[in-house]
Amino acid sequence: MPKKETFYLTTAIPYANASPHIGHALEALYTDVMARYQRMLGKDVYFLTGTDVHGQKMFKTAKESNIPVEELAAKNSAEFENLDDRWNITNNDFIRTSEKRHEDRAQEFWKAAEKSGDIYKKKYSGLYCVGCEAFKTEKDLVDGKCPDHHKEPELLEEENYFFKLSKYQEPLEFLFEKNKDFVYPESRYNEMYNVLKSGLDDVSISRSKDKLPWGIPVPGDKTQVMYVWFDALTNYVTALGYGEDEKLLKKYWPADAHVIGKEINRFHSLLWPAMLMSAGLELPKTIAVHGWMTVDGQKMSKTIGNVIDPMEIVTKYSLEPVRYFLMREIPFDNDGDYSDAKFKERFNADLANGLGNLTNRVLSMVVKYCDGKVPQVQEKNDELIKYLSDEIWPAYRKFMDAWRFDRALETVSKFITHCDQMISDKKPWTLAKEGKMSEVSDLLYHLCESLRHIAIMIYPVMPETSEKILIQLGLDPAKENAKSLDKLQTWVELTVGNKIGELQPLFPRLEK
RNA sequence: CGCGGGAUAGAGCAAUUGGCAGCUCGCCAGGCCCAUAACCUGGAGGUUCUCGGUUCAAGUCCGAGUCCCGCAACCA
Repeated sequence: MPKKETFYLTTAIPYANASPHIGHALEALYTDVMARYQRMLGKDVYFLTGTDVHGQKMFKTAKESNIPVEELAAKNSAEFENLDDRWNITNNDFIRTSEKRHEDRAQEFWKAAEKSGDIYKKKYSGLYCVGCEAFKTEKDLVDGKCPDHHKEPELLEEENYFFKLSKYQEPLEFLFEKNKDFVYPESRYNEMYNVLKSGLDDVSISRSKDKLPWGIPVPGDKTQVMYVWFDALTNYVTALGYGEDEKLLKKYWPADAHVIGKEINRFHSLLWPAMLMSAGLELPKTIAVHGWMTVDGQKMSKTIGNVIDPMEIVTKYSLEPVRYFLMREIPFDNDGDYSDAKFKERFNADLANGLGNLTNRVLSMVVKYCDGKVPQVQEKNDELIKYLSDEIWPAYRKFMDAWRFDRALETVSKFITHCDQMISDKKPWTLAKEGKMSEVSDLLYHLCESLRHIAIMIYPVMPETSEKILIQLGLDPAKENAKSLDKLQTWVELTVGNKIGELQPLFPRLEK
């Protein structure tokens, strides 16, 4: 038996400075949908997520709330883990950067880069704002003062370690020229390629420990800790055992996709590959950059007070419709908007009137006209089969492969409409009155089989709804899920005579 | 003149190499009675941001301008 193809994908590790908001859930969700889809394709998927807990802001927040920073890190990370559970995210591992396994291995990574001659010490002088506890550039200042603290920063000199990013200018250019898919979508690729072409400077990758005691110690230098990005990025390999027990690393690395938000594209598309080259590791295949969510057309912010709590929203509307809405409405390669009105509109149109109603409509007729059993088929409807196999499935898979889950779901809606049209067209209730029962059976068989296809297609986004539909069709979801997509998408998989499960509306309409 | 994306029906989006401007929601009118007042059919609604150019033909190509937005080392 050939070895299963692997697929390793990650989310960014969110900075656990505060509670998760819906943006974090969105990223986990995009990644989860891809993970589930890849599993359906029969691949051996490994899905990593976690939290980034080091750095100035965490340290400051802990100090302000008067709790040990380790405790804050653990507490906030637990919230992110709860979020993943609640949202039915199928990650295989959850890494926190303050775990020993990560700290040890991140230090190994540092040593590897050092061994390549890419780390050197340099005096750095800059304008330091005591209020921010950070260096500022001239551009950050307003009238020579820090805009947040209205104080003039002081000129401070500090000796830090630097990473020779500039050394990788050419290899990175080569990478971008050779691999146009390295950053997806294209607009983000172009953005980064332009930054790259304008020339890369070496970057500071450590901070003095006096200023920041909360971080991973630089190997061999007790006075310095690693800069958060150098620390955080390595999580993608430390979680696989880099530098210690590399069984998973050998199996799954390089990553097939790092799923990230647009704001951290530079780190992933430029710094990270350079770091990997330095450490002698292979490069990830794709950096998949998603957009942001706005709420009622506005950027989410605490000041405006429109931040959506991902735990609250799934309590209010239940999980699967929320997963559906986000995947249908927020295109991966762009920003998308959330509003209660839009949610209800989508819910009623696509889920209640579309999917839910069709399921109920078909199965009620099976109960009414066919004794509640999947009927015998006399004559196959080649037109429908052709439509499904030549148009719907190829479109669906093309969109899923390209992270365009919105378009994939649109394709499903199109097929649902097609089924509704078929019912209106053939009028099974009239056929039944005329006693043409074999025609009724043929039609209902095809509709049941169509429902099965729909259930398969929605699985990555709405796994529980998918199972409910399969159960109502009298199928065993566990058995179905064990099959590969190539098998599942072929026609005529239903067992004739299968007793259909108990009918229950999937998505009762929402009021206004 | 830092780099890049965009402006299309009330809203959100589509339009392979230029070739009758489409889809979803909403709205209006019919139909149907299997279904969750659901579903199906038809209709109204557009100076495709502005001005100029190329062409038999421009949403699409070229030039100028207006307005939004993204990126520019730590907001998913």
